[in-house]
Amino acid sequence: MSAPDGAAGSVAVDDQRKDRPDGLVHFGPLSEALGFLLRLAQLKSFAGFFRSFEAEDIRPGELTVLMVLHENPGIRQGMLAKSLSIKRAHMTKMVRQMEDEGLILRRVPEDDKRAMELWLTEAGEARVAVLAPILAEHETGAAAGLSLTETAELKRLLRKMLNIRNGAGG
Amino acid sequence: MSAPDGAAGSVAVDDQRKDRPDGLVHFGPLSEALGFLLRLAQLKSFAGFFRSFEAEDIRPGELTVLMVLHENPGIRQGMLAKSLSIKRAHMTKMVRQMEDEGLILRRVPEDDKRAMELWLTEAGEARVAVLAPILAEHETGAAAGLSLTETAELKRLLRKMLNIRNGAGG
DNA sequence: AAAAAATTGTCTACTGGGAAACAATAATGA
DNA sequence: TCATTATTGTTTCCCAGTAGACAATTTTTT
Repeated sequence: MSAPDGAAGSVAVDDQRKDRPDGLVHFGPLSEALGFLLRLAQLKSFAGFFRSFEAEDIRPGELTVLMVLHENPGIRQGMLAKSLSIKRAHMTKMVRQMEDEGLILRRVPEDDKRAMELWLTEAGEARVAVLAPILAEHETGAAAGLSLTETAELKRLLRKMLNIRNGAGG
Repeated sequence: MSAPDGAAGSVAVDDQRKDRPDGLVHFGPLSEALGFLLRLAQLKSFAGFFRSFEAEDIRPGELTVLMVLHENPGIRQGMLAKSLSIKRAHMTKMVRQMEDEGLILRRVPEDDKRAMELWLTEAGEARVAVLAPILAEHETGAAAGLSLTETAELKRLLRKMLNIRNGAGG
């Protein structure tokens, strides 16, 4: 457990390099680190996302905003940001661009002139109508490397961890 | 299941706003979307990371590089990048900065003059010796909202999904 | 041997996203 | 009422991370 000196280190190293013939990397304690695993899993999952939505030119963030607005019309911009863990500064950019694209409508509520209520336009709803089935199809399958049961369990644990109810009607 | 028209939508909307008294947002189908759940979980997990490592001024990416170099001395820069799903261009910046900080050593191997082998310096090993116990301590607990058993199961599923062996020696 | 193709790290742009300061408004307290 | 404090969205500036082109090498093919 002492800090290795150069000589002893290099010996062990050579042995280990022989054990690493091709692409095999030892993660050590990282393989127990939840954040590390979540980050890699997210990247892998996003790769699958882009595969499924290849034809639609959409990003994960935009899809989530569209879906949440569909489910919560008139939601305040700040609450939308908070619920998606997107910073308000960034949310401003996103929703403004989507407003320019004609997907959402922003309105200052009368009871609070600081705030901004968000609504889907008809074009936005139409976009959701196109995207939602693709998402549903994308999510029916199992995650790569897992069985369907395991995938469901994984999602359940993540929801519990995030305190999210399963609102996907059967 | 048909696309909602404007009028019917706005009625439902008003009802729904009453049902959303404070901070409660309906995620709908998103609550079944693995990528969405993974992203939120990762953000939550990283928040915990920064809490645990508050005193150490380190980022998740730097920690992973240090740990992987500790476990795989002499690994090629490109393989390190690939194993961590970090793009080579970005990995160049990271390792160069860490080289400047005296944490790692980069060397062109004789059998391939394009490549770059990475090693921890003694300072780098010392840094690992400080960080590893903090990481271990950080990972002993359960994820917020989950039991210890559930946390273990979550990690197991993520590792399986990522095809990673558990290399954390008990 | 020579040529073509693939790999490796690096560079230069560019984008997504965050921190911090700000103005406008609302809520709170004296 | 008036002053103070908190909230909401926005702006500006910055940094992590990516895409794509590139030079240097290695590997493969002819």
